Amino acid sequence: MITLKDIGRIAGCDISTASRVLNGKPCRVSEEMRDRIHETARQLEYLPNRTASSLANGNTRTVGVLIPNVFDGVYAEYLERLETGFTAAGYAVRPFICHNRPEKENAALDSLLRNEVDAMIAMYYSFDCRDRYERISRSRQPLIFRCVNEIEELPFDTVRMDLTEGYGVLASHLADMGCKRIAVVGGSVASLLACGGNSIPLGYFRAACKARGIAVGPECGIVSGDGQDEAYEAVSRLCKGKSAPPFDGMIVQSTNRVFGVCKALLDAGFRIPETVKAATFSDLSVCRYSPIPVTVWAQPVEEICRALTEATLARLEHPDSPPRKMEFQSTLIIRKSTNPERNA
Amino acid sequence: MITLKDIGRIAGCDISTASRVLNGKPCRVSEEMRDRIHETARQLEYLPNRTASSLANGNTRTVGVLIPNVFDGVYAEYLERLETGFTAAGYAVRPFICHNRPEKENAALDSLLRNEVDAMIAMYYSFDCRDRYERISRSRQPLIFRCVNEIEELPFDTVRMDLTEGYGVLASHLADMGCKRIAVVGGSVASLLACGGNSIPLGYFRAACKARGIAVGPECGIVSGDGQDEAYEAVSRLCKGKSAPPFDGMIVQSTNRVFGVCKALLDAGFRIPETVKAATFSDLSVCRYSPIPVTVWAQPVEEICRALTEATLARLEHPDSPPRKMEFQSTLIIRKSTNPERNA
DNA sequence: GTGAAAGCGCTAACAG
DNA sequence: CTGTTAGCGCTTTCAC
Repeated sequence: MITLKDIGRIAGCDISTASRVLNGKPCRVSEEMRDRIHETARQLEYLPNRTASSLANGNTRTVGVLIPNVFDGVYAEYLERLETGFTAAGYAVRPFICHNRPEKENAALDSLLRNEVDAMIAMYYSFDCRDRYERISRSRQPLIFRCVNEIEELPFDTVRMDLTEGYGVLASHLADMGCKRIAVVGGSVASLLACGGNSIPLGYFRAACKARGIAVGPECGIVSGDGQDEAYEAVSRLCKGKSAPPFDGMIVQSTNRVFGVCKALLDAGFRIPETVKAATFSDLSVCRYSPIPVTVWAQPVEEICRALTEATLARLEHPDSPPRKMEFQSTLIIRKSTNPERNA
Repeated sequence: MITLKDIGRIAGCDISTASRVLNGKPCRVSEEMRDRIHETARQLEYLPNRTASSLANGNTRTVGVLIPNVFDGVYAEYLERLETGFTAAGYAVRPFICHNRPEKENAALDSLLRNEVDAMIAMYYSFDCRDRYERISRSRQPLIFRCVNEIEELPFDTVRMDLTEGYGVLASHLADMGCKRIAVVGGSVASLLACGGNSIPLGYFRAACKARGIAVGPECGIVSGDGQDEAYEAVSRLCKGKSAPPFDGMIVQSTNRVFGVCKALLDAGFRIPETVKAATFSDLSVCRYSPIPVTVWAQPVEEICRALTEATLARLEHPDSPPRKMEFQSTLIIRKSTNPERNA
């Protein structure tokens, strides 16, 4: 490995001079010296050791993105957009894929605490990691939240979106389209429903159903793992041997499950949208381009990313400004999977 | 930030003792000392600064993954599987999303050269970055290639897969299913075809077509950007005003385009698979669960990831062992998009 | 203009 | 058993 020492030795100057020149520091160095340094750096193919510079100057010009997975297309999209935005601002992005596992989330947060990244954007968070979040809030390091519920009292910048409201909007829409029995397919939300529990999204769901006179019971929660295969299995099991579908409206928690759900219904001999209707969250391109395009509660990914990027950069610039709270609205995009009249 | 100095001061010992204890170094330290150190570390919520340890001991326990994007589901899958494998082995994974941009690829490779990661797995590479690859080969740092063509003379561990052969296999399959005019929709491959050029995948494609008596001309290359929207546009443009499809077989370069292609055909009034058949690469779950399941040339992602992980760990352990060359076979999975008799 | 020197936080060889 | 010391490669004052 070529170090500053090498280039100093060869160019015939001190390493501090070499450092100054190569970092373009505003100081008066003779033309010849400067050229000589640049030249030998070029010849030796010198690459500064970032670990060492990070240690010396206490920053990394890297922002972390804490994300549950990239297998769900919407997170892939978030990640790529953030990448683009931060690259433009001279920051690298370092994804931390946490798979909903608290120990990984903790590890990611530790990276911030250890100054491995200058800031962290949390695209989700779990309650189990509260300690770390509080600690980060005490340490006053830049943490920016994308959140779906009110993030309680933590003094972070937050970009809030109305995902949970979507359960109400989609339920109302399905009811408007004539559905009488609506199920929720997914993980956490569905399993709370199945066991008679409550939560913010379920509150919206139940209120919407109640307003339209639709009964909601634990059987409306269809629990499945995150993936088309698991969703297919879960719904197939439910349809087995039935001549009519057990539900005529399905709210599916993620794009990662919606095609499994639809295929299970089709394979069971039911028709979408005539007999059963299905809707989901996040407007991924597959939802638009599937042979049966899917109705979605669409979060404005691009704007959210802009807000996240901007908030992060602002926080980095002004560590002591008061926390910003931003909100974003989703839109209902109606497609064929819930409306026979749509061609798309 | 709490440092070793703090814990040494409070526990009443030298920082080196604290370092030894906290790293579980095999050395004889008195029980009380050890306990005191652990205790104060716990109380102060000490987190070692990884930048500093990396600098001091010259490794990061991190492996980089150079990847074109995560928006294409197959790369998302690669990334998540590698994540899992390396986490189990005690290594962190750091994705470098390069968007097919040489400057980003160079930056990723520089991270290896600068020892920001202990090893790098290149999921693809571009010719423009040859310099860096040669330099890495000289520096003898661990770089593992996943490649689709013979990687020339560079002495790296390689995991080769037969993606290019897929163009031949899919063409033969489409011909067997009765196709007479086969198009290739995509980026590089399609545009070379469109301008009459040649390449390894095109070689396979042309040979297969020739063997079945199918004519191939520049019009068979349908160029589109990476995404369903672009693919939809490109194919729609081609179909506009036509009562019969211009092609009866489509080989689509990526899952990221195949739904756009299919929807364009459907919207133009053509039927899949009756009038036009379509096939692609990578067996993503959306291909299985789309209302019209898609025929694919399926790379064995799981095995490849296992091989990549293992090769990387082996290389890290034995930096001087001779380079390993591994090969993996894909399989043709025939589904409804090319075969009317399939239900899936 | 340029060099000497201290220091970022941690590790590891060497003493004692 | 534990402390002293010398780095890792770079940045940044402060002198000359």
